[in-house]
Amino acid sequence: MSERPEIDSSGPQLVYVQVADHLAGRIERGELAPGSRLPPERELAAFYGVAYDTVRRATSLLRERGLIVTVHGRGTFVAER
Amino acid sequence: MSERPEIDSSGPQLVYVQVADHLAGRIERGELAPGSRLPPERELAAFYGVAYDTVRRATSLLRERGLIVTVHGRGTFVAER
DNA sequence: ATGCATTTGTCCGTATGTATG
DNA sequence: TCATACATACGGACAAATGCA
Repeated sequence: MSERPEIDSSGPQLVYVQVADHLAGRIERGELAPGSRLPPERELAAFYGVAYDTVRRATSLLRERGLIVTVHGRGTFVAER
Repeated sequence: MSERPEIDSSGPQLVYVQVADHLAGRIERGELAPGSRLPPERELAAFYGVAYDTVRRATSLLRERGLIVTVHGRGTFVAER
């Protein structure tokens, strides 16, 4: 899963933004290839040590940016292109 | 199936703990014999009037306690001994 | 070998209640 | 008062294992 990032819930950066940025970095560096599936949201929550709700906010951001595509019941995928 | 218990979703007791406790009671009283199969999880959900997710949490607890054993595709069974 | 029903497993979608700052 | 964050709870869709005809 790559390195466990430091998520600072006390700092100025919002937690869900930190999670979104970390995932975005992995996508942009190609660590997560286009078309590949991300770990389940609840797994991401456990990995980052944050709540499900927080991961939802993060993936919501990335969806808006067009970086990922989510399919109900299947998973979340790195967008093609 | 025994008596329909009161599940209080507004009280201080978590719903999945209430479900787990009720099932545990039935097992400990011998109403559910060792080796016997429990109703399907989704049936339990309907019986208790709770969500599948909640029954999953409850059975997860009972598995941790060693009270039940679950086999994918077959069912959930009262542990021997 | 194939298909089907049953049952558990996995996942996302949404809502609610509480706590914190 | 409000946004963030967390945990629980409910719902829906899809997938995998098992057993049997």
